[in-house]
Amino acid sequence: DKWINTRKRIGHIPGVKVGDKFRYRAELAIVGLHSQFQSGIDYMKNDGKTLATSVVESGRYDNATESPDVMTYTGQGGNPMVTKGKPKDQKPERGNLALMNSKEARTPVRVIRSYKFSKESGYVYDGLYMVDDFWQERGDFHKLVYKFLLSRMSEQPKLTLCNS
Amino acid sequence: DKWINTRKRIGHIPGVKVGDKFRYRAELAIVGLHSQFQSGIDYMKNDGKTLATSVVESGRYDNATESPDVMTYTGQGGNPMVTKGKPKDQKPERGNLALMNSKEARTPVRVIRSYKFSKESGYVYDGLYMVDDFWQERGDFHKLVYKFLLSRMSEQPKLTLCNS
DNA sequence: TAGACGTAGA
DNA sequence: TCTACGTCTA
Repeated sequence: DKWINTRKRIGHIPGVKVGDKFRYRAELAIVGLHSQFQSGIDYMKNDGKTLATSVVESGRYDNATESPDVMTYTGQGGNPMVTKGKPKDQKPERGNLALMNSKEARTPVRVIRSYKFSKESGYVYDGLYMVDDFWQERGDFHKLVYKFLLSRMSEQPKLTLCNS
Repeated sequence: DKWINTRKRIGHIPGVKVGDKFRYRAELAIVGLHSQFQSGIDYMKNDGKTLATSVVESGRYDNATESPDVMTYTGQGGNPMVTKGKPKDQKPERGNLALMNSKEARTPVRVIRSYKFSKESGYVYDGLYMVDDFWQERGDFHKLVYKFLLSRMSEQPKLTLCNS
């Protein structure tokens, strides 16, 4: 029935290294990096609560990246550019709630970034990040959006352009 | 660059028989039956004009099927259930224009139908149809929509449920 | 059933 | 840049 038989998990995926590249979101799901086809935040249940497992940063939102190891990730919901309908305040549910729980539980979150270089585009596994903080802001549509401060865990290879 | 290297064409696709089944829209594109991922009407340029090559009937619109060999296909555009935005009148452009040209030129159009049987679902190649007529109606949103009358060409195998 | 940072072609 | 009868998970 379900074509993805990988169990969700926190942390690295066995066999997937930082810097591994993928062409399609579907491939991320197949290898178990991120099992949501469109949603940017994936999560799992753990002792009744949810915990975020991974986020995809595709550049469609204004996720500031102050330094290479810190990024501000925008929560989900209420954006009429993504879902049909009117702008709404984001709520502490689904992916947003899961990221909050990940901060509380101090569990790492996989970050996958979309990339584009010349005519090649796809997604790169950027490694594990911790949720250090979150807050609410007024977004482009004057509605409340969540912002999550993610910091890259140390001891991980840096991602840079290099010759294949 | 383009991952589909099949050239568009009018009529049957070599190697694809009436009744052949496919799971995903992407597969229709790969074999050359219908190279649009989401759009229901595919077309090609021919001597400056466009001609429809194929349509997909997925049941999301109210395409009446009076008899097994006749169907009324709804044009594209202006439907807020499909595209974000407000309801609009459909215009004689893109797929709609191509179907009009196909009537004028008397060229056949491939019809692919979505099907669902028990837990199995996908798309079936239903064969070639001619565009016999078209007109405008007021649709669900009180906007003008095009309707195309398609009739199945004779000498094609009937599609019925059977044991595999 | 609704929500979601998709994709490719015009 | 925009449209489009997708497709998945919750």
